[in-house]
Amino acid sequence: MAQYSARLDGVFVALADPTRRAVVRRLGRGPASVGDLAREFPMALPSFMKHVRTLESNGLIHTVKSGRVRTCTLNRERLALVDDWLAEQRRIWEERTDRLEQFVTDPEENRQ
Amino acid sequence: MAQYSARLDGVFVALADPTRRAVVRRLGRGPASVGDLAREFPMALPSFMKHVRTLESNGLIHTVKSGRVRTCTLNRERLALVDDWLAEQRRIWEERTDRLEQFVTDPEENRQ
DNA sequence: CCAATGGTTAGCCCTTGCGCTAACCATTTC
DNA sequence: GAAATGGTTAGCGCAAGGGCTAACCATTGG
Repeated sequence: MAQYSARLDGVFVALADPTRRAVVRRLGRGPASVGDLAREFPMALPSFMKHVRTLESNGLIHTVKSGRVRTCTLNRERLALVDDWLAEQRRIWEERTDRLEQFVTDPEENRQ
Repeated sequence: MAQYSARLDGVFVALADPTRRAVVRRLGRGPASVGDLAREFPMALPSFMKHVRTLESNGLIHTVKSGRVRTCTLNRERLALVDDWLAEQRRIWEERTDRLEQFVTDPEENRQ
């Protein structure tokens, strides 16, 4: 559970940057090398690498180096944590809606 | 579109902090005053207020002050932007899966 | 009308985040 | 084996983020 929220936190932090979201988006189409990815962004390579590292350390992507090129792959499972969070959120407010409906239907049971 | 991504960015930034996510969660059960909300978190009120302001300026919540108490309400629509983003992400990689399947089924059409 | 309550403003501290350059490997390629 | 290519390391600058205290309204309750 502490595990869960630490991970969730990492995921949200990682996604809070537009560059990183764009990378995730791009990797949705399939794996790519750091260089190929970097070319699409207006920043120096070391700066871009930091984003890659952030994504990796938060589990959103996975990278492997073979020879001199590092290839990045999306990790869809991690992204699913966001789905889960949203689902829970929805669950919470649906419960609330239910209570409200109950109240309208049968106010006696809700006194006090 | 620029509007969209600016908003999306704000939403993710707002959700990148555990305190703020907890507030969103809490407000899912219904509106609450700043004071009531703050009581649940181990920080001074002014610090907490900043989070409230961040949530508000990014459109995730809506607040109204009546008398001396400010009441916060969740804005579910804004949260739906995350849903949309995830949906698009899914769309992208399903397209990819389709292409891969196509390739396996009928490699001739995919040469070069 | 005085005190308590609920927020707000101002300003400070410290850490983190994101960008940069310069220099440096380590593989390929010719 | 020298040059080009693809990443990596180190270190710096600056702005923003998240926390704090102190002091200050403004409403409300006795």
